[in-house]
Amino acid sequence: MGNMEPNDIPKAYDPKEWEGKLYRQWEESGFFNPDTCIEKGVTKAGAEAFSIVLPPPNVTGHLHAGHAAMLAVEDSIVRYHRMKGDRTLWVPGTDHAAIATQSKVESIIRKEEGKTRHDFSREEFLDRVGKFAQDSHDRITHQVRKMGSSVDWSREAYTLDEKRSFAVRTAFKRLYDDGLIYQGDRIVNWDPELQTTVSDDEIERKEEKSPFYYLQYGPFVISTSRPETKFGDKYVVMHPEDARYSEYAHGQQISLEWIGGNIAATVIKDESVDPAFGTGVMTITPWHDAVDFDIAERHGLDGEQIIGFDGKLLGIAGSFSGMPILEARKKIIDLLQEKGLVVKIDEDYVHSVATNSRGGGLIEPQIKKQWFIAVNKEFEHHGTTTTLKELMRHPVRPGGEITILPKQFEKVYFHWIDNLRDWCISRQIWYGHRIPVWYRKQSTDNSEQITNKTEDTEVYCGVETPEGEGWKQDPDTLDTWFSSGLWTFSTLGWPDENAKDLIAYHPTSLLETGYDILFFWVARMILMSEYFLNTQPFDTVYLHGLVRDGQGRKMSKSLGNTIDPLDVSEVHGADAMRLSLLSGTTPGNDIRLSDEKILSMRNFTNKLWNLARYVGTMSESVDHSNPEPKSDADKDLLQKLGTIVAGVTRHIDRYELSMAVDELRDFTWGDFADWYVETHKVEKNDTLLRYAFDIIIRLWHPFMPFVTEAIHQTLRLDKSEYLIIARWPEFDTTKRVIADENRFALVKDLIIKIRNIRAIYRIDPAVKLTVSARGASERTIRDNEEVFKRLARINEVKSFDTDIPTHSIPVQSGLLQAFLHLEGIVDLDAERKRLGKELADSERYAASLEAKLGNPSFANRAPEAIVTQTRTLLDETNVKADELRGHLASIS
RNA sequence: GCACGCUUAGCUCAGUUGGUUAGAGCACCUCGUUUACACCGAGGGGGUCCAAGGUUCGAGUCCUUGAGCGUGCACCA
Repeated sequence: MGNMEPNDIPKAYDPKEWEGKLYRQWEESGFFNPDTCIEKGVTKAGAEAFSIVLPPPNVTGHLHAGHAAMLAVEDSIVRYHRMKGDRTLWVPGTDHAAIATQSKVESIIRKEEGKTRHDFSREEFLDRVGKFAQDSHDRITHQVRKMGSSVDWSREAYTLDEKRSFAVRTAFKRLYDDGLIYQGDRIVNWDPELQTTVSDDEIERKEEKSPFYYLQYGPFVISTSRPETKFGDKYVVMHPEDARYSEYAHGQQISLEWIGGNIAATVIKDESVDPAFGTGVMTITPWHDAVDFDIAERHGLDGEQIIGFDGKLLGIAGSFSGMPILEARKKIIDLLQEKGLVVKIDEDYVHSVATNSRGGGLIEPQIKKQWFIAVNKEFEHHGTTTTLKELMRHPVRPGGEITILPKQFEKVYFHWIDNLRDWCISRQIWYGHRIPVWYRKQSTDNSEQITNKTEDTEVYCGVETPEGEGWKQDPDTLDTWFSSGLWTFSTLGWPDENAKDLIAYHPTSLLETGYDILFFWVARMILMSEYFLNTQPFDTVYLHGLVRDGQGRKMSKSLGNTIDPLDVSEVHGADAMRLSLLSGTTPGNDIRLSDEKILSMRNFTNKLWNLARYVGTMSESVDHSNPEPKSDADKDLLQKLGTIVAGVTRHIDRYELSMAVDELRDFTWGDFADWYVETHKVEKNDTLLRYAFDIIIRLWHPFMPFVTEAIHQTLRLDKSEYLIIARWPEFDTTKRVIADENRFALVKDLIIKIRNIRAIYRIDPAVKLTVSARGASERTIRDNEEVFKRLARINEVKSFDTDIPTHSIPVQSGLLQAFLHLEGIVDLDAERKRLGKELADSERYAASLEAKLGNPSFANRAPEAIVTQTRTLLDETNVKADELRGHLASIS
């Protein structure tokens, strides 16, 4: 009698019935919080710590499949460590994503109300953004819960909340006081649409075809795709070694006719000019081009602003002033053509233009006074002289404190650092951390442009608003990555260096994020942590790939191929969604997600559920803590169980989640469901059945928390209140049995071969067959007789001595041999053919092994174990071939 | 241009430090309602591991070159 009636448990697992309820129970239990785990004795106070900070999703909308992948990986690892008994903390949070969020709200306001942010006061506008962010936050945290993430909500953080703001101001002030933050007029990426600077990393280059003009510039021909920037060009640059221009000397003045009339141009020789490009001569526009800016700096040249911050030409353009650049471009060419200065126009020129990847427009390089972090400046740091670049490089070096998975991203990381320029951290948007710098004019002049400070401007940088009259705060806000960079420790109580969490959980154990933000975020966290805490922010960086559709395309709204993790979870369950994102994926490689894959994982969820139904209804509720192996099948299962526990544990420890999941799935579906459950139907070892399933459920829990917890609440195989705090299986090696001579494997193989023969000869499943066996083979079969009969559909096992039964065909599995009685059923010709093919295969294989062994250099150089193995293999193959020959002879 | 990665069954991918006759899921073919599951079970077909060289007793795995694809960075006067 089972302990449950079949009707107690529904046939199909229904995630909707369970998921919401289970998550609520987990959350209310408090076990996501390591303090509760310690209090209730689930975790020892002195246990090893394992901590992750959740890469905070942007409050720009909702979670997509990439977030779901991140949550699946992190939650699996976190649940594993919690079950293992580690003090496990996973800190959740969201990111204000300054530019992205503000531009989103601006576009909504533009669309719905036809207004711009300048129709509001700063406070009114921030209020609107704040409301939007709050809505997004609520939606996102809801989604994080839906995915089953076991984050500690009591420690939730927001990059723009009061604690994080305090950390940001403290960090800014320290860098400022140490001279590593400076304000300077440098060339920056200006987005005229969003009216703000953006960092180099936020630029996305797009290929574009546009006319390329060759213009007569005195004795030279120069080329440009941007004639509208050429008004002020008065320096003409060429390579110093270029023989074509050796008659011109560096510094030489040349009088020539240009857009606005006659000008005096100065010749500059600089090695950055590529003689092979165009005519090898160019003019420079230092105000609107980063390379030109560098040349101008090298030679002490001046530059003039041609294009205003609104994207229109300035006074220097004379009659063109006030025109948007694209309109001006055409008219300037008309004028140059009238003057006869256009040499030729290449209409098919392809070059790349810079755009703001955060939803803005075409980037216009501009010289602007901005705040920068000096990455190449030397400073004293804990007794050594170093630079911020060096601090970023150091922990990632070979043998360093940080391991990046996959390893090849370390090279990409170093390459990025090598090319890094000073980091522009100020933005002209409103949503974000206001720069903690205040200005006060000594004189009475209260100019508009207070940031353009003169000698009599007093500057104050501090964590709090300064005392006294007349202070005005810098209107700019900080790059969102500045606050994100502090994330591993600002969430743990920093700048209080004695904060309990900071001491207990920093450096964090793992940072799991997409490879696309290695530079934006990972590098900056390393910088900040090394600088402020003199330690790495995390030990391991696990970079997951981009989630793509079944054909490998990026998911996008316009393609209509997005898969919403919430929709999938709603229909097929969060477990199926999670498993789809874990299986078949490796760090650094993109993840393909398709409906077929999700369905197959949904099927597996149901398989697990039905195993639970079987265990629940077909076995006695017994104390299964000490299972006794009674049969060959039992021993086989125990052995495999030991292997799978060790394997899954090892794979998770190495962050090989896909391997853990795939191997566990093969074991569960194949070894346990297809074989052990079938043998249990005749052997009925309830203790072992329940023991094994208990372990299987715990092994699955990190990956499929909902269905396993549902099964736990249904069957209660483990004594824990919730599976989340059940002990991670550690296979007791004393229970580990080495199955005798692999007997069950042979029986299994024999069964498969009999089934194969049945299929080949189309034997009706209703017809049961008879087999004969003798000697050791008979003993093995008799020991497994009931299982054998059931699974191979045999009605009788007969013994014989010398004479092989007539009308029978041999079935062979290693040394295990049986004769299948097939009187009147089998076409002997076909059987001869089948056996002949099998014999040919064996002979071919034996020959190749013999050749190998006959090769003296193999015998001499290969390790002994390999040679022995090969010899054994040859012997076995020869025995098999002999048997086959005998069988063939017997039916000839 | 520089760097990195990928190329294994029709499709999507595993394949750990080189070592049994290369695996899985999906798809495909045949059979099937046996007391967990048709979101199932049983059986099967299908691969010169991109190409050419090389190292080695032994290469899907290591080296060189090439091809195709992808990504990052730089340049684009």
